[in-house]
Amino acid sequence: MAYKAPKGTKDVLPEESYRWQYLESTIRKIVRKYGLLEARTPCIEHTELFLRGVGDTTDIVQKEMYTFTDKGDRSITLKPEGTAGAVRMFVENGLFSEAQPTKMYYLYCPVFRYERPQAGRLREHHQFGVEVFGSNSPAADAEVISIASELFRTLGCTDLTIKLNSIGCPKCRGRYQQALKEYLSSRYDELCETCKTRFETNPLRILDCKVDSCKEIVKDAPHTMDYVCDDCRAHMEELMRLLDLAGIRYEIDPMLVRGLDYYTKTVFEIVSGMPGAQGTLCGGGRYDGLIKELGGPEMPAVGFGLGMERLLLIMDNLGIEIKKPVRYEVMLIGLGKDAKDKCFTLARDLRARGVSVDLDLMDRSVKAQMKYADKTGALYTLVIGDDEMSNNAATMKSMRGGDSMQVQLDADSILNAIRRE
RNA sequence: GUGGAUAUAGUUCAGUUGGCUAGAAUGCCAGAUUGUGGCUCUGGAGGUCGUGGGUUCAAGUCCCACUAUCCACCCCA
Repeated sequence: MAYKAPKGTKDVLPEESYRWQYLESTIRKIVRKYGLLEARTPCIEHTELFLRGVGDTTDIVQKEMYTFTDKGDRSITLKPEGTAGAVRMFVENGLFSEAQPTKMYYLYCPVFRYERPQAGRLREHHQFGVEVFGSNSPAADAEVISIASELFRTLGCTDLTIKLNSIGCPKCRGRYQQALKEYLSSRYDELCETCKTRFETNPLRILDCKVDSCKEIVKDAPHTMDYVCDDCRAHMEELMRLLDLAGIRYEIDPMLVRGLDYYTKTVFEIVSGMPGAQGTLCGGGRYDGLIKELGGPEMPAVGFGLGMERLLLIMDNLGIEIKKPVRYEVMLIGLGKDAKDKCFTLARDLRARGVSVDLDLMDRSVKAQMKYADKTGALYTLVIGDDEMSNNAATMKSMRGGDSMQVQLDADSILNAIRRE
């Protein structure tokens, strides 16, 4: 055991990669229906992008980023979330002058945060994310939430809750913060230390403090929804109406705020109540100021990020089975040099026809090869020896209890036998 | 950053108040009449007991330190 994967990272082993592939193909089928196109951005970005984009008072930026100086003396950071890079790409490539809205997704996007690992939390994890740029309409919010909702429904994930809130826009948030601070100021001394800091830097975050005493204080705090401006309220109400129309169930959570600074108006989370896993599977919302903040035009946006490892974990806990694909349709077993050569060319011809074929690479006995075929899940085995060579025919045996079949020793005959089943 | 638990074959784990060449199950390899998987039986390979100190006639077992992993908090996906 010379080397270990770095703390908080995880290998996807060959035997389990099909689970990821299932997830990825399911996602691709869904986003295609919404017309989203895939975007891929670098793992590294200039540190400044995240300071501006994510917000320099956030925990992510303050203590969780993998930041280093490269050989050219640039400060570089491994991306701690997907949105900032997507917005940078959008602005840098002038996509804002294309037909709007711009709808895109990313899949298996690596995200790095320096945290203490635990169940459902890694230092490198992967996200599926959706971004819709350019639309102010609550319909965009509804579409984005629909995508996440459809994914969970398709995968069979039950017992998930969509939590929804509005945290207002820059115009009305100040008014709410004022009200919140007034409410909190009388009990300021009872707040935990971090919340005392938050009181100055980001009072909204006090709402989702997990310390019991703070929870108690915050219980009767004013709700954002009671202070947002008419525009924000109308946006929220329309979004709720559209979700109702789409038959998507959600809960309004007045305490829901998010850890990234860029959110405006709509915020949402999709959470699981399952123990032994981190609750939040998916988090997102609207970030109308971010494109401008990062040097683009004034343009609204809405999106979400979804943790793929957590999703797989939840599916595991729910006992959702993902079918393992067939690895080999047929294993060819040859006895003697001529027969082995025949297997070799047959394999070539069968593969040319799209069949997955296995051959012995270990110089093992027929019996051992049969065992191996069984273990690797081959559908059929075909043993070729002297008799078969002279008859130009062999018996193809089903490894799954089906009938054995006589075939000619040519690719088409074998192919027909396999596909007929 | 804080707290708790654990560390013995590839894997999951036993290992008694310290006492002989460290075990099981599973997996892997090979055999059980010469060319046929699954079940059964037999045999084999595989461990410097996380690392480094200490106590002792004797340490997998007791003590200390370090490291790693897991879990929880914080935070987040």
